[in-house]
Amino acid sequence: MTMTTRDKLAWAAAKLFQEKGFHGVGLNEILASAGLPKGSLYHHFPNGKVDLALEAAAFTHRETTRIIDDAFRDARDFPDGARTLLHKMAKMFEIMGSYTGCPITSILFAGPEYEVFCEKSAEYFECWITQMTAHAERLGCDPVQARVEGEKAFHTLQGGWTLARARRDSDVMRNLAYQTWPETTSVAQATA
Amino acid sequence: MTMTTRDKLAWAAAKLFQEKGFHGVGLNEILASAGLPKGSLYHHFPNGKVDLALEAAAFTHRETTRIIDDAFRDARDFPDGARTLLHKMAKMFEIMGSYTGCPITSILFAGPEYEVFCEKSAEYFECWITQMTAHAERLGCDPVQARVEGEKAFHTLQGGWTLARARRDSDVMRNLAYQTWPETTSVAQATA
DNA sequence: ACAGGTCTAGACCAATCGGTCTAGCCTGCA
DNA sequence: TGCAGGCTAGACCGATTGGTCTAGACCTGT
Repeated sequence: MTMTTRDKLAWAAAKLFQEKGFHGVGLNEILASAGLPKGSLYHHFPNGKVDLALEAAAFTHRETTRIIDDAFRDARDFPDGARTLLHKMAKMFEIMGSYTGCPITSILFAGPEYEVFCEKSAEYFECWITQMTAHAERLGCDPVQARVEGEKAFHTLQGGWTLARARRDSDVMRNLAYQTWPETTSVAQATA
Repeated sequence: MTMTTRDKLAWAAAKLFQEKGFHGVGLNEILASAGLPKGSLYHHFPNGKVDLALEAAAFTHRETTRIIDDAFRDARDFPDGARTLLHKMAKMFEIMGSYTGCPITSILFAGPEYEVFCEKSAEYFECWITQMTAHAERLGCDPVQARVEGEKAFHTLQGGWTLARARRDSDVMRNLAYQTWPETTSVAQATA
């Protein structure tokens, strides 16, 4: 565990922002959680809280893209990969704590004054959808249907995470996986 | 327009909380928006900001249940009602302004310190799902499938709203309606 | 041994936060 | 006409906010 000071700050910020949102966490709380003084923060993130939030969001975005690829890499078909993805997310939800929100929305939905946040969130979401669309195509969907499947997976993930958070129960996401993409013996269910 | 002072406060608070979240809005900003002094707030809401947020959430919850019933009342079948609902939500999203988040999550996801918020959000979500499930049953779904349809509608709504907010484009929700519940000439697509 | 840059440490600042409190307006009743 | 209570109005409070600034620890190349 040889995390750099910069990563320690981004990690602590990500964890706290996901629980309470951008405005809900003070710099002092982040600093205390990371065990670092204020001077370090403004050395690594000259623009302060905004820079820190952007780095925290980028951090969790990279992790999410990794999880998506992991879930679909060895999938039989798109529904199989989507089910795996929701299970992985349920696990992540448990590890992070049941008050945790979607990394991106929790950090980057801070209001109209923060336009750069809004742009970034749209960029990250598009990135996830594109990524899942590519997996759908690779796994046999025709291009038009693949995009629809990619978007459906995104919405299911967002909606499931939100409900899981309110109920504080990761099983919401697991059940949702089988409801949305029922297991069948057929191989062609992705485009059915 | 003979809104009571209490309703003026709840309405102004709801609008601002939806944009910036519970922690993102100060009391002074709400008061300025409502055109009222601080004394009025603490007269009508003795517990201050928390009471105000709960009332704002209850306010938008009541409105949402009304919209749901409106959408399904004259529907041919569940998919028809769900499509109508997403169109109504898209309209509402435009009226409120494209930075607006889901009323409940924006107001009530304020972190672990506010347990009462978390409980309320779970209650409201469950209420919506139950309500949509009832409509699904009424419109011909068998009970088990009806619950699945109700949950699916909820997740689609949440996910769609989130993406619409990031993109600042209400059409996301409209397109999603037809992707998730394609129009067919068949009457039995609800359980297909 | 010393110089120079990188980074840590935390005191300090004005502004804003949620919340309290008192003064007085305004209305209904006697 | 006077009084009582619901409500408005806003000054004021300590605590906390994001952000700035200086002092010095530490490391590296010469």
